Parts: sequence; structure tokens; C-alpha cells
Amino acid sequence: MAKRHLSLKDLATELNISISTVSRALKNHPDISPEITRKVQDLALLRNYVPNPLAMGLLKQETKMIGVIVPDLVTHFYSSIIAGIEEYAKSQGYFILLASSYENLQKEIESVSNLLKARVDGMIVCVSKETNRFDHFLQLIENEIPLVFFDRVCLSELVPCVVVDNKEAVNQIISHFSQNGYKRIAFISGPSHLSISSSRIEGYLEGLKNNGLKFDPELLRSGNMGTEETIQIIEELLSLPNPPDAFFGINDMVIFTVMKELKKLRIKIPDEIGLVGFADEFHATFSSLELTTITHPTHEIGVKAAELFFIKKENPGYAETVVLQTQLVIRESSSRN
Amino acid sequence: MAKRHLSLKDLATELNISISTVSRALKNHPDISPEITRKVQDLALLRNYVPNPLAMGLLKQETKMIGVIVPDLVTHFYSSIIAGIEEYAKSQGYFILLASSYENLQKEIESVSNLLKARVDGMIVCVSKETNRFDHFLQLIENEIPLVFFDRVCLSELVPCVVVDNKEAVNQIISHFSQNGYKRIAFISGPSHLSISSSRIEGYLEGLKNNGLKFDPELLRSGNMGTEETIQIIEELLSLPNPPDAFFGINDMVIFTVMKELKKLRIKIPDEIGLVGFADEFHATFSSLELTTITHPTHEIGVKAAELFFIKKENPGYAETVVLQTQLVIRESSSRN
DNA sequence: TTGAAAGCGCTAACAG
DNA sequence: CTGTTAGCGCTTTCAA
Repeated sequence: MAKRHLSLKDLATELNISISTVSRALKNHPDISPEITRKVQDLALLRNYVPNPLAMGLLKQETKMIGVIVPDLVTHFYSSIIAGIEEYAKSQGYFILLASSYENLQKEIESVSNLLKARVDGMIVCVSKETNRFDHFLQLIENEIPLVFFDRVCLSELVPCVVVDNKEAVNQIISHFSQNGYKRIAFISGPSHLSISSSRIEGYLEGLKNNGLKFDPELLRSGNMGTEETIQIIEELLSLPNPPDAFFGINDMVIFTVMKELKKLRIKIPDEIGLVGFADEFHATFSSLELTTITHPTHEIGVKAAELFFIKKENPGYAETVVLQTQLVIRESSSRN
Repeated sequence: MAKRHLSLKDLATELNISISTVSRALKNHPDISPEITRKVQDLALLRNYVPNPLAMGLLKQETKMIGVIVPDLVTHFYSSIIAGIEEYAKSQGYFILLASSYENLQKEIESVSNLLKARVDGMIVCVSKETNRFDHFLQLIENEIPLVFFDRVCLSELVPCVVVDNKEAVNQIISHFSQNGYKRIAFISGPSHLSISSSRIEGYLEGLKNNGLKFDPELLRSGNMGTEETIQIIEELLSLPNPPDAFFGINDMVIFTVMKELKKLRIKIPDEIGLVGFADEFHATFSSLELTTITHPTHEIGVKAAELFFIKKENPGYAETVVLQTQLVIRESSSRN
């Protein structure tokens, strides 16, 4: 419906010169006489001429668009990373095409395919919680389409990644718990094929050892991060002969669920049981008890991922994994002292 | 860097036929012989041929992309609406190009311009809280570029809009407060130029009248929705000779701030003061007291906005305002009975 | 039934 | 210094 946009031809016709002259004048080509250059640029400004990206794209074989796939759009963690990606991309004249996998492998595969149809120049991805096959990403790699993973990563020998120092973060959690006298620390982890699960489990084991606590397999649980399964796990943990006196989780939501359940059971936090989250959703401070959690530099993760994208675009072999630091923010839910 | 995508020409060369024959065969043109059609389609499938949207766009003068501008990306309210828009857009073969105004008029103007540069086929917008000038939108309208507003709307004689029934929603809030014995109901509204402010103020006045409460101008405040200014307003309201015994706000965040402040002052909710939010951010139930609020059909708002977009695209004169219903969800923060 | 050619908007090599 | 031309991938007349 929209009126046709202004083209170089329109400007050329109006000035009675050739299209190529206009094109060159617009980019200050030295061959063009100053008067013509000025006349063309004045008219372009006046008419508000904007080059047609489709034509450019066709010519240069690039769309200046980056496909971004996240597990969901409604979590602050991802929104904030997206904002970071968007900011850096914009500074490079790139747009973002956003897709959500809704934590679903099939939808993720579909999103990759859709973004490919849209001819994005590459993708920045955080894989879904179900993602345990990688064919759809390998296909991108084979076609030399730039790809970057963040947070939940895979194929890190082939693909640049941005992660946080999960081992260190969990170590800090365990030390903090330990200093507050908690001894039986339960970890409600995520699906075991996820990088964030395995690296945090490593940190868990290491942290226990560092603090002279012994590892009890019953306290390490892998869930699917869903509310129902989490509740199930909580019930099982609480009915152990020797139940945990502290919980931390793969993310804040899991621990909010724990908080709700403990509240129902009238178990006192942090006196009877201590809680620590992971990610610092911004409502962490609005909860009934302010939640101790691991703050992620979300904006920076986004910016970094975008940076790596542009490096990868120029260096097909590039596959660095950048590790960013997190911070333990101590609040009410774990402070007994 | 990426390898060139497969083109019609590649298929044509491989089959030793002309490009136009391949093009026709692919869309089952009746002129083409069944054998050739089959051969072409088989090869296209095998090679995973995908038409180049840039070439199509150049030809058809459309990008199949909708620009979406929201005040921020990190609020659940907007993320959820975006998900709705995206869903419907996808069903029509359209992509979404997302931009945030960060509640800033200048950034909004910039976003409109950027999206225009990207040649989106149109835009779906929720204006920033600062937006009191509309030149940037009028420019779109003049160029017959389809535009739809949602939630915070303007120019509704020219542009299709999706809003909720704000008057009715506020009426319900006032009635609910009144039934719970609250008599001095403060409304912390937003900037007065916003449609959501004015329509809710109407509802406020009407609701007071309907419930036999008298209007006290001191209890109706316009803020900028920022935390600092909100705190300022709260302090002023509480230090009135005759302070309010109930608050509701332009959104949940404002009321969360009230909740925090009251908590600091050890004022009891809902006994001494009742609270009602507006929007139902999903952490409303994680707050220290579960918040009574107005639930918005966010997903539906998004879907509807996208629907109107496609209607507008075919009917330049179309400018209906669709009103969706909300629901008052009663929780702890306002229940004295 | 199929092919050749023009054109969408732009750039760049090649002429003049 | 400026204009002509070809070509990016595709559809669509027009010719054969």
C-alpha cells in the first residue's frame, strides 16, 4: 500500500544527470565535481533519500541482520542481554531479528530455518533447555554462517561463546552458605545436557570440597526447571531422612518456587533453610524475602556476544570462549548472622 | 563470509533449462509440463532451495517485516505482547523488527527512522512516556505506511488502535476498594499527555461518583512513573493532613514502590492501607504481599494489534479502535474482609 | 510448453 | 569528470 520510496533514479532524473553520478556524489567520490556533489547531497537531504537496503543486500549478499534466538522473551535475564546485543549491533549498522524457542527444541530448529529464510547474516543463540542435538547448528557452521552462543553453549571448539564463570559463582555460593552455618546444601540443577548444569555441578563438587563439606548425591538433583517438577523435587528433598538446610538453583525462578513452598509449610527462611538463586531477576528484591543471588552482567553478555559475532564474521576459524565474572549479592534469604 | 545461497539460476543450470521455467515450475504454473515440474521441485527440495527474500522484496517493494517499537524490552507486559504480535505475524509470513524507545521520545523518533531505513512494511507501536509530539508518526501516515498503536495510543482518528477498557478497569478498582471500606483512594497516575493516564483518570472520577466517594484533587497525582518521583509523591501523600487509605497506580511497578516504602514505614497492608496495581507483572505473586491488580490480556493485545496491521495494510482509511476487557484479580494487598 | 528480456535499486568496472 | 553497462535473484510480460 505504501508509496514507493525515493530512489537514486528519482534524484538523477530531477537533476538531469546519470544514476551513477548521483551514486558517486552521495559517497563523496573524488572524481565528481564539487558543485555536482553539493547539488546532489543537498537534494538527497531535502528529499530525505535513504538507500534501499534490499538493493544493497542483493548486491552485497548481506542483509545486515543478525538472528537472535533465546529460550524465552519474557525473562528479564534474556531481555536484558537482547538489549545489549541490539545496542552493539546498532552501532555497527545491523538490525536484530528476534526469535524465541520457547524452551523447545523443535521450535528452535524451526527458528533457525526461518532466520535462514530471512537471510540473516548470522545468528547469536542461547539454546533451549531441550537442546541435546546440534544438527541445525552444524548446518550453519558448514555453510560458514557466523554463529555465537551465550550462557547455554555447545560446540565450543567450533563456535565463539560467551559464558559466566559458573564454577567460581557456585564456589562463592557454597562458601557463603558454609560461612552462615549451612551444611546440607541442595542444588536443584537443570537438564544434565546443558552446559550451565554441568559447569555448575563441577563448581558444586569443588565448592563442597573446598569448604570441607561432604557430597551427598541425594542433594544434587536435575530438574527440567518447570514449576511442577521443581515442586516434586522440593517435596522429595524435604522428606529425606536428613533433609537439606540450604537450597540453591539453576535460576531464580526455581528458588522462588522453593520460597513459595517453604512459606506454605511455614518453614522459616533463612533461619531453618537458606536460599540462594542464580541470575538476579529484577524482582528478586520485591519478593517476600529479598533473595540472595548471583548477579549476571547481562548487558555486557549481550554486548560481548555481538562483538564476538563481528569477529567471527571476519575470521571463520575463530572460536574463543569468553568468560565473564558474576557477583554474589547477599540479601535476606541466606543471612543467618 | 558465508557461502552464497542457492539461486534459481543454479537449479536452472543443473537441469539445463531456463530460469523462468524453474520459477514457474516451483509455483506449479499450469503451462509447465508435469515431468519438468516434478524434476524441478524434487531438485529444489533436495538442494533445500529457499527463495531470496531480498530479490522478492526488491521486486514487490515489500520486506515482509513489521517494525515494533515498545517503551522497554524488559517488562513482562511488553514482552508478552511482542510474543503475541510475533505469533500472528509469523502466521502471515512476516518477521518482526524490534526496537525499544527506552521511554525516550528522541530514541523513539530515531527508531522510527531506523525502521524506515530498514524498509519495514509498517509499524506497530506503543509510544514512550515522553511522547507528546507526533510528527514522526504523521510522516508515516502521509506516506501511507501502515501503523497501529496499542495500549498507549494517539491519533486514533487516523490510526487503528488496541486498548483496554481503562475506564471500566478503574471503576472496578474503586468499587473493590469501596467494598473493602477504603474511602480515601489515591491514584498515582502517569504523564498527563498519555492516553492511559487520561482514560484512567476519567474512570477514577466516574468510579468515585458511582461509589458515593468524593473527589479530592490532592489524591490524584501525575508522576513520570520513575522510582524517585514516585517515592516523592508517596511521601507527600502520606504527610497530608488527611492521608489516603488506599493507593492504586498507573502500573504495577509504581505500586511495588509504594509497597516497599510502606514496608519501611511499618505501615500494615492491607489493614492500614490497601494497594492495587495495574498490569499484572508475573512476579506480582512473588511479592511480599501478593498484589491485587488488573490483568491485561497481553498476548491477545499483541495478536489483535497484528491483525489490525494487516487490515490497515489493505485499507488505508481504516482506523478502528479495538477495546479489550481486563480483569480485576483480587489478592492479599487489598483484602480487608 | 518453454525461453528471452526487462526491471526492481544499487554499485563498480569500463568507456569516453 | 561523467555516463553506460552488467549483474545481484526473482517475476512477468512478450515471443517463439
